[in-house]
Amino acid sequence: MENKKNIIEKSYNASSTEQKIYDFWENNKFFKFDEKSKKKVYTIVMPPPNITGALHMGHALDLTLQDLVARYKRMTGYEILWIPGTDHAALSTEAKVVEMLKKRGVSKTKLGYEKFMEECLAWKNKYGNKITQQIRKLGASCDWSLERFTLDKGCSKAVNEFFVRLYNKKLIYRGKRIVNWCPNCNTSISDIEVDFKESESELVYLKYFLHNDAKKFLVVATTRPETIFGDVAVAVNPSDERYQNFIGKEVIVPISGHKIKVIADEYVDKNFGTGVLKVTPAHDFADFEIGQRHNLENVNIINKNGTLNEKCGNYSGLITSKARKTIIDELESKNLLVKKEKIKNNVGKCSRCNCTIEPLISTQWFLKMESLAKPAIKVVEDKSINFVPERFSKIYMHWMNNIKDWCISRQIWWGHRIPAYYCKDCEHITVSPNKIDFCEKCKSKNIFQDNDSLDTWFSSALWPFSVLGWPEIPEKFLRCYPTDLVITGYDIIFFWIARMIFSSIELTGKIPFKNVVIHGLVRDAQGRKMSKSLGNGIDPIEIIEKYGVDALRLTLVTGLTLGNDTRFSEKKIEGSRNFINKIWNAARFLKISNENIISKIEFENLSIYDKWMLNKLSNTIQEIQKNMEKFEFGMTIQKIHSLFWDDFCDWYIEFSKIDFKNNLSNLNTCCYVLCEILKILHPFIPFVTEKIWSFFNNNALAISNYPEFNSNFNYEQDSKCVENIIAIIRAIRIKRNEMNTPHNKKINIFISTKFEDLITKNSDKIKKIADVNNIYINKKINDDKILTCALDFANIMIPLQDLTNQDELNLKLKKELEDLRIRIDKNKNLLQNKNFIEKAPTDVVENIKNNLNSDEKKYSVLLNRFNPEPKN
RNA sequence: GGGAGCAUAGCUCAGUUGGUUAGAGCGCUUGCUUUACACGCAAGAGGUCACAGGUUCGAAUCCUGUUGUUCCCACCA
Repeated sequence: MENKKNIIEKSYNASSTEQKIYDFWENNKFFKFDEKSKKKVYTIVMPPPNITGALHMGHALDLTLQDLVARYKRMTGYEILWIPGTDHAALSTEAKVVEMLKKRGVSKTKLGYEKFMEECLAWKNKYGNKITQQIRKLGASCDWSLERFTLDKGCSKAVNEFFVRLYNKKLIYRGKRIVNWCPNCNTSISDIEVDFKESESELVYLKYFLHNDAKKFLVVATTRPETIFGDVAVAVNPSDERYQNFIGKEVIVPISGHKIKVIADEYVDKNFGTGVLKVTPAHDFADFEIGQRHNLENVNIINKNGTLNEKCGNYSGLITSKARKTIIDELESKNLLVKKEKIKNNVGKCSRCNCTIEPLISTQWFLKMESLAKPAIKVVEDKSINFVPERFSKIYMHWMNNIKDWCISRQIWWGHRIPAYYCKDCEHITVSPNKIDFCEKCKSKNIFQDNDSLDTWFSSALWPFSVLGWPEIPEKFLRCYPTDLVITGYDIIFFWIARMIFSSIELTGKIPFKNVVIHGLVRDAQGRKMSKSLGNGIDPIEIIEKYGVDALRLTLVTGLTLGNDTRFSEKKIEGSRNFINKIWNAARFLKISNENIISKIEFENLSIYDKWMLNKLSNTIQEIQKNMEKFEFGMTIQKIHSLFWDDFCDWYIEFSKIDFKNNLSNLNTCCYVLCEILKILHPFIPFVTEKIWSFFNNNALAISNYPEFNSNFNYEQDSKCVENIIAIIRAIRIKRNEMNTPHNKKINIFISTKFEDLITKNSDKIKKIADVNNIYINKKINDDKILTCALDFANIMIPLQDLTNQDELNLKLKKELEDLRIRIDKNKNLLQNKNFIEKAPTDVVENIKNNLNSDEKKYSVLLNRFNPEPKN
């Protein structure tokens, strides 16, 4: 016995096993994409994680789901192309590197462009490696020989090509426009990188005196009085009767003293404040548009570091928030302030650093969206691209329909440098995919490249096809594009999914992927977002070290519904650990029962229990394959859980135990079923299933094929017999429990039934599992104190001398009878309803009839409880 | 202001096209160390499926409204 125990250790040690198994897979090229393979290809786009930090729970979920599909598809006969990679994360990485340099006492500008880029590259090598190791730890079955980076040569080539083509089509343009400026990051950012947060602001009412009429003034309400130096007009609604006389006249801006016109514009809301709006086109998006409509000048008064500039007199050099306070004081002292009131409004914050955004005029590169959006809308509308869950297509559509031009240039170094070259002699701009040293127009060599770089999402947008070699069109691209699947969180639909779609259509003429599977965020036990500031983040790597990655994966998928947020907690992972432990122990039990066990079915030797199990197995496989095809992972795991735990362990193994030792055929069938279960679990928990698999397959790793529905296992008749046996055992157990009969007290039972043969043949199982001493079938019972349990095919009677406690019994019986009565009446009514009989499907009606029948039988049996003569 | 989701057992959530007696995990109660597993086994308590209408033979499921709640988009100075 001691020796046998050593065959499989008493419990599974994940941490010592997982690394070895992954190495084995990788070394044996299990995940390698075979270009020559004749199989159908299934391509998954891996969202490249940022190199800025470590993988978090969101990545763990994301990669788990992808790997699940990859492994499932691989097992069902596809050639999988799943290319891993990392993202250079332009702004985030640059900020981290700047911070790191700062600690060393070095500044970015002092270091210079070349050296700084080297520092960034060193960062990438260090943290990028860490991340790819972590992706391996999660078990991702991607092809590492194809690993990419968004800033590598191929991606850069794609980016330049993209830029040049769209520039030539005039879809990329350079312009002086109002943009979101982050004074802290010192760069422009795009609209979706601004988060609006509600905050309490002060709305101040200022007097703008009429020029040439010192008695009259307009009152303007503003939350940003410090921008008055940039005022170029005052606007009222054209239909506002209060201000008709002012339109066209000039007013004097307080403190600044410059004169501006009163204009009329529909945009102005008569009901807000005083209905008079100061127009500052250089520092407000709405004002900018008013300015465009009225041909107003843009007066920039804020520096890029967030201070007021030289146009602001005494206030120049002050940071805007400070200037605001000071200027209110001055206005108050000069009696130019009418009143102040507190209001709640939304203030734009930089999504990366949370600093208040200063809208300001700046020369930037933009991508014109209108013509790109149209086909991108169409492909989702006509379902060429399929969102799962479907509702996210609405969100996508709404965004695409209201899209504005995308500001793509960033005033940072780490990223794809904009491939535009300015001629100092003729001012011509040459845009070229390759580095050039003379102006294409005047041939002057006096040129310089644009210092800015591109938004990090500009390269991510090309990821699905740039990793396939685009702009070249290699065989791989032709075969694998469009890809089949991308899985990601709903938080990056706009940043990434949307941009991949329009970029791909524009450049390749194809959609980038057929399916977009959207998952939610992983939250903590209380449902809060995991965040650094809250300190509630759970490191997936720590969890893996403690419980193993299989337990982590299983926890993330259990109960998952796509598109919804999930919660992660230590408690939940314990459930997964228990499940894995249970599988381990079931396998161990089979193996120590007989070392020669193999996965094999001897059809001629199958018992009804074997057939029942095989039937269940086959039905479940059929169901879960449908679930897997629809990406219903939570549902799949729930069904496998129930098959394994309830059917296989609690019933099938228990039935089998009785003659395990001398029935290898039965044991082998157990092994077969377990191995099939291992296969369907493998995509979810690849490591432990692989390990257990090896015990039954000559220590060889590699679960390779997915089981299929097997019509040979369609044993409905025999299954029904086993269901009946189970029903008898359950009934006995219930009564035993009701009477508080301890496990070691064996009882005698009497059964009256027409299935005498079945029960006789299987009495050993019933006796063993229900702790029964003797079973008397269709025998007269000479005791009037009897506990009766009525099934639709048998009445079970237990002499009360075997049990204890009588009073409770009557109460329970009464309740049981009442419940039965209610059901019987309900079903009787239903069957009398003509409409129901006519309109309901026949099988539903049949079921109701059967139920009514057996309920009525049960009812009469229970009523005659103390008159329990067998009535056959 | 516009849009979307959610509301089911004490907690976290499933419930796939409407169809028998609405499920799971955790927690709780009772009894068990019975030839894998106490990370286990057996049994049990606990739900007017948010509310009000409607469609239907039949509604947790479909429709309308109400309330509560979460999120996304817009950004009224």
